[in-house]
Amino acid sequence: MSTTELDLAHAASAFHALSDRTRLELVQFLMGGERCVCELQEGLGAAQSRLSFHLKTLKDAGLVTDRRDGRWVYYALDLDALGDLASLLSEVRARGAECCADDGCCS
Amino acid sequence: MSTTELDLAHAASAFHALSDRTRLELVQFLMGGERCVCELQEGLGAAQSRLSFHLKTLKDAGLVTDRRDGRWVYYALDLDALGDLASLLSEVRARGAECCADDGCCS
DNA sequence: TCAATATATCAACGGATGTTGATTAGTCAA
DNA sequence: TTGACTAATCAACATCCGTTGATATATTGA
Repeated sequence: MSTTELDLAHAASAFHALSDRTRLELVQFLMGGERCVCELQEGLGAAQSRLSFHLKTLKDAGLVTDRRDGRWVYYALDLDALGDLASLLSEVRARGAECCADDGCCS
Repeated sequence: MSTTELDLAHAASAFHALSDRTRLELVQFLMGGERCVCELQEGLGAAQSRLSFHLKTLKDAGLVTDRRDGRWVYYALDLDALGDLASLLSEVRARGAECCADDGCCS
């Protein structure tokens, strides 16, 4: 599998993780820092198994990390992964813009 | 519907549009500038109705624009939309980082 | 007007995804 | 060790999504 293959598959899975409003709400909550599942559950008013499902999706995509402390599990944003994703989009935009500038490939 | 509701729904639909490898390949092609469907079709080796479906998804999400010229329809990246999405991710990352810094909400 | 070309739309299908309620696993306190 | 608590997993279900092949629409050139 080429690097591009990997990149595309990886990016697609990250974007998929962000393509659901419940998961975006989770990300919003986690912007305020690490939270245990019970706090997220209360904040979102969502059933426990539902939260668990969405947190697993975010975790599998590498966008959040988890850490057990006693009987609680704390989730937090993976800032590097979010940064990488932001960079990817910035680069797509930049390359698209470059192409359409004077002397670019579109002119 | 609140502004946040709109924003989340809008962002979710944009991320959904980017969550499929065929559509990411389309975005890659369009980084090189405006392309007609037939060029994309050849480039990706995908059936026509399949391309049309994915281009519609990207367009509905506001990530690409289309323009008819004669019997061809040209698609191009919407650079503003891509920039907005990149900014959104950057801000999520920045706010998450801010929170975990010295004197942040996590400390 | 007719035929050819480019693209969009549709119907049908299979597979993926999200929700719910129930069960299981892990951890702690009494 | 037992009971309470937190979280993950599972099964069942409905819905959504992507693919394919067929059909419809739009534009052009003959």
